[in-house]
Amino acid sequence: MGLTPEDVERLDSIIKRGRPYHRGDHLYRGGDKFHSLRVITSGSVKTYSPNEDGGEQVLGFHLPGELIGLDAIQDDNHTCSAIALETTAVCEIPFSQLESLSSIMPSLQHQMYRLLSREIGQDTEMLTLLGKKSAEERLATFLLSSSERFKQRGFSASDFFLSMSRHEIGNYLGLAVETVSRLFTRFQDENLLHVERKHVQLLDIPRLYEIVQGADRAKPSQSRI
Amino acid sequence: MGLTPEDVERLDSIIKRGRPYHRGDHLYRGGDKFHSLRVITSGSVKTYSPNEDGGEQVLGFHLPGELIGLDAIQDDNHTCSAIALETTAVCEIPFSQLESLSSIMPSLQHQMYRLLSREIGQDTEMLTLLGKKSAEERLATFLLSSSERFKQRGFSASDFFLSMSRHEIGNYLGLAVETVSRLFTRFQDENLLHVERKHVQLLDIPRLYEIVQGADRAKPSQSRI
DNA sequence: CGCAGCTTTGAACGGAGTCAAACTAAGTGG
DNA sequence: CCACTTAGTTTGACTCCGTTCAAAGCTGCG
Repeated sequence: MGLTPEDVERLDSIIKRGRPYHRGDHLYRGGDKFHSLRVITSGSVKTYSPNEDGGEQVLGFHLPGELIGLDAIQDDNHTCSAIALETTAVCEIPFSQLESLSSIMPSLQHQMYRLLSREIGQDTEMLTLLGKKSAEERLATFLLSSSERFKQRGFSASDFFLSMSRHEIGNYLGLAVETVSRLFTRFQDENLLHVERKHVQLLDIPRLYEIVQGADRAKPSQSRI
Repeated sequence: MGLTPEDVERLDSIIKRGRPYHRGDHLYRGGDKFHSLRVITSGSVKTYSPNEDGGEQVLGFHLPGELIGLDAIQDDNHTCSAIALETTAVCEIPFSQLESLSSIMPSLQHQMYRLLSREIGQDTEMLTLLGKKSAEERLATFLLSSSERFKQRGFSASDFFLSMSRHEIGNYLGLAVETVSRLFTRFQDENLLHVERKHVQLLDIPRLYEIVQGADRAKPSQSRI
């Protein structure tokens, strides 16, 4: 990430290996005092913000290598909750130490700014998804984004297991469970993918990308004249 | 913001007063090279991300005192565009200088982290709005959020001018123009507010807060038993 | 004055939600 | 090991909120 080996060593010295979590365990809850950022090392995590009336908004699903808790720096309290979707291991990075370190390591400070900025960029992409896209486009986007993230981690881009439920996918995408279920069925009927419970195999990734870009909306394809 | 007077002075020394912008002028466009964060000093600004097919997603409306451009730190390029909604003045803060300064001023670094984190928090609130709320709740949220922000700046919380069009409000809230227009009319009929073009007067703020919290959804009011 | 761009209003449509029920899987405890 | 419970998924039928289409009113500006 643009850090020298000795920089990495210093960073490594403040990282603590946390205990493993089991499915359903909370890493933290909204309102908890914030002290550490966490990096997922294995497993997967769902972040969500519980809203007054018992319901919740799923904010994201997080895979190994991803950093969570950035939203809590704001006022030293977690604003959302994080829960393990399966057996999950994490590393904790005490934020006050990270902060001290970053003020004597400009390269680390730079990385932190970039990381925070990237999170903002991802959120705004999600805003476009929820503000403008159809159910079909949302699920296709979700599947391809999952695919890319698995690929990035050395797993298959076209054959993977989703650790979250249909309900959680729906919540995340701003859709009802039933809609998600129906779309999986439809996509399968159209030979875009094969799905059996949590096991997904993408069969026509190019076509999925077309769907994401809103094909079938105006023109069948964007043939430039 | 937790900075000493001399800290502020040093910060002030790197800030540049930019030229004023007129309605419709771009402060920057998606893809532009990033060099400065900007603070609105007067007027108002719309940020939006132009998507492939000509359409756009409005990401936010920004009032005096607010900082924009945080999303561009990520890779030194602006990911979205910013356009003046009226005659607007801004200050520019060259980011590389800010970064240098923050690495010798821990208090400034801390503020930067908080600022970035706050932006993330605001985005996730918006995700909940777009993912779960009805049209009614969205507009009420928008109006109260505007109200609070005006109040914070010393203006009236119940009587203000919205510098953006109905179309832009709709786009921001994930609604069609017609829906926004109809809702303004309905809110007025219900004596929640008085509206005449861009001039809005909130007449029943408590009731608007009830709407935001999803009143009329399950129970008429959340009377705890 | 006249045009162009907003805004409002009406009517009809449709996508996704809701309701309801059947069908799994996966536990759980006797 | 199997009856029973519980949670998640799928499917169908129906409803409704918000969109879309269409048209008329406004407003402001050259």
